[in-house]
Amino acid sequence: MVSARRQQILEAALEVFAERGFKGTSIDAVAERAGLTRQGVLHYFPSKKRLLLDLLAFREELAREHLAGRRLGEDWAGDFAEAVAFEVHHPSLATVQTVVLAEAVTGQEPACGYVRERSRSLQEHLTAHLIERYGDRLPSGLDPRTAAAAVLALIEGVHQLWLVDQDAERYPRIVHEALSVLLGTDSAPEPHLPQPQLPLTNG
Amino acid sequence: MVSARRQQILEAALEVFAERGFKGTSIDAVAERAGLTRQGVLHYFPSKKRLLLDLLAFREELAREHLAGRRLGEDWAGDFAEAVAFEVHHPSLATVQTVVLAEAVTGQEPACGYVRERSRSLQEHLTAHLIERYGDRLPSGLDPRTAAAAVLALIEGVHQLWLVDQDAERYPRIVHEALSVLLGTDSAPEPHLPQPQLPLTNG
DNA sequence: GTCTATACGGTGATAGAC
DNA sequence: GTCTATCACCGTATAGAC
Repeated sequence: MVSARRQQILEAALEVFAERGFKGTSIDAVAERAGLTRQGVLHYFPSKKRLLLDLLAFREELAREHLAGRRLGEDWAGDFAEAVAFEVHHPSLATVQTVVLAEAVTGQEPACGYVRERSRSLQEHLTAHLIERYGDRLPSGLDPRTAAAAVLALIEGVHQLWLVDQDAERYPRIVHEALSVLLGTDSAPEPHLPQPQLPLTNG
Repeated sequence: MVSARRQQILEAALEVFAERGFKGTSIDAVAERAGLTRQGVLHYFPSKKRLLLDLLAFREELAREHLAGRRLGEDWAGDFAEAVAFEVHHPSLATVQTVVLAEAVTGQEPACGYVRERSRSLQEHLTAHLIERYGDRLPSGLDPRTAAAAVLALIEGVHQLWLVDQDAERYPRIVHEALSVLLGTDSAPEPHLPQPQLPLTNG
């Protein structure tokens, strides 16, 4: 499905889009980084717009692959923390997402449709999963729809905080702890246990 | 401090930057919307970069003015919900923030320094205030530094969610409820009042 | 001081010709 | 593929009107 050439171009595009945004990127720049000509890129991706959309799909696929071994939904806080940890080690993925989002809020194609649909879809699915798991009220007291929005907002915001933070490595843990509280799955918030079961590398 | 002319230019710049980003905006476009020439704009703001930085300061000042009547820190969740409610009714403010942030994560000036410093400063101040108020452990069980990062991430993420959401009006309430849980100041997850005390004009 | 009008040098992206 | 024409923009003048 994804030829080596295609993937090579997608990886080059990922870097260039992350560095210079969509508007700021020329197909020539992607071609140069991938080691071929503009015509070569256009052979695989008929337009810059299509290249970006395929790149976003590629990005989601990478993230999904990384979570493939987990049993999603048993430990939401852990799932999202793991996803964030993955992105922390692949800054281009988060950067391109942020860049596309910014172009979406200005109403520009092609990002606009993608971001709106993705946001709506994620909220809807997460809400449904939370209802299935907890009913109409989470252990934290939040209703599932509110919690889903808050969780996604936290994840999106974390993307941007760690991108400009010296110490990006602490964000997976932040996500894990904050989501545990938000959902109410916090097993031990009490001062009696100094050693939580999380892989805290230190404080 | 801010002449009428300056403010007029800033408001025009706010709209144009929000619509087209920093790179995509020409001084001519700002000048045209403000009703003068490029030279007129450059008379007040010696460069495009400076125009953006002053615009960001202007944006913060607007937000601060809007919260001037509150006794900040007594009710953090309410404070932030109010701030979000304000921005929901001024989409250009949130949009320009998002756009600038995206340009910052690609390492581009002038946004980069501003965003990094603002993020660091906000986290530091909020952490200090939380420690002063709650000590080294919030009622939710989170430590103040983690909570501060989570709160700011939630706020940043909410900016972007509501910008692409049909129903932006629900986000102030989401922020209020989610922050109450995150901080542990959740007094009563009451199902009885769908009408918070915020000045939501409604939709 | 607050602008307008005009113009110049420099840049970076784009498009066409060779 | 390189070279060149073109374009849009930034920033910096200058001169002058109110």
